[in-house]
Amino acid sequence: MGHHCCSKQMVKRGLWSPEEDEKLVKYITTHGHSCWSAVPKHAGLQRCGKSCRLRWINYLRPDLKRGTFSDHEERTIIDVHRILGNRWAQIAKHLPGRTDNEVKNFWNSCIKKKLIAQGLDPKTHNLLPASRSLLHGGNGANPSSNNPAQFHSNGGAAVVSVATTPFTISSPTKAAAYDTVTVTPPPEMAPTMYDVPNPNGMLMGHDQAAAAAIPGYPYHPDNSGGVLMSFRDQNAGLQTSMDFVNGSSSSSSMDHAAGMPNGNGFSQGMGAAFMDLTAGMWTTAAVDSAMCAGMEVVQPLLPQGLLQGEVVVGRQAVMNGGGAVADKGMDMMDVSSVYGGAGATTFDLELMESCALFCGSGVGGSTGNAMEQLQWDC
DNA sequence: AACAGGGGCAACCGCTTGCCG
DNA sequence: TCGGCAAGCGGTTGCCCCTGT
Repeated sequence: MGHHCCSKQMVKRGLWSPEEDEKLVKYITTHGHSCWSAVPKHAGLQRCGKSCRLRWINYLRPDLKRGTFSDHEERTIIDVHRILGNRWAQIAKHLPGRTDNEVKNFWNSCIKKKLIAQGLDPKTHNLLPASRSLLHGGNGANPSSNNPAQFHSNGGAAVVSVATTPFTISSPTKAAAYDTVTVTPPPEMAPTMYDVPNPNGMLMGHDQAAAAAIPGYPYHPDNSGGVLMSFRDQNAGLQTSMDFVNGSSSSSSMDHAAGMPNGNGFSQGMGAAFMDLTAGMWTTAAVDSAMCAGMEVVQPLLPQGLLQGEVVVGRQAVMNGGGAVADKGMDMMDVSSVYGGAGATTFDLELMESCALFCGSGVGGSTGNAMEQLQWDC
């Protein structure tokens, strides 16, 4: 059955011959492809326009990289897939020279198997039931010890790491309603640990004096006791800090992502959403759910005293302060591996912005499903 | 050397989306 | 507003090649 665009034509199917490739390349480079349905006719090919388009996009385009995927590309795919799911075209946009088809094939033939071998569900990036039972088989006192959930993509090999990531954004791709766990923060989660220098490139601060003492920390003089959060993009050598009290951000890679409504990259709406969200996360104060519609924050206490916050965008607007993370089938994005550090990927701030923008829209009274919007906007 | 099985990848199929008259 | 068309996109198929027996 041919395509509707060429159903009346006798078209060839199957693999392309070098002669056909040559004809197509010659025509496209000379005339372009303003109308694919007209291309085969003008190029002298017995193919349908759709087939020509596919051949050009997936194989003949001069800007294609081809060849095996690098470790860096693999990490990028895993990171972005964790957020977007099987949206291959979107993922491919983060990999210059790669096509969605190529990414999809690489995922299905390689990455998926690696994740499964590591005990992770390739769809959700969560632990597979078998691994989960192993993980939770003990007393569960130390959530990060030998825990595959702390997997950081690193050259395609699983790294069971000590949790150095202070901040994780989680996105339940197609999660149904899930429970939330509200636990009173333990006394040890005092402001003394609010300043978290992260060797992986991310820093969150609360106490400005301590934050200012950290070399290179983007101390904000107006950040009076508020939460200041810094992203370092070591690939681009850029840095962005966000002052959640003032709902602003400063400098760097935020600015050169397209479509941002203000010069600082983050919109005011987003800043407000994050401000309250983060304030709730750090202070465990009650937060008006309408401010962060569909967002949930949980924060496990990491062994070395770091505080890991998880922003979970889900159906219900619940702010949780403290306690262990309950695995409810959520996808998790390790921001540190995204925004900097040895495992940094090209997955840039644009993704987070687009996610965060929605959070801002929630502030404005959006009634849409937060998670859906998060995903779709990405 | 021959064969079977599996993996990888190019191409196809069909649904969705966007544009235009 | 609606319908037609083209392009975009993700899932699936099928061929080719490699490897193990």
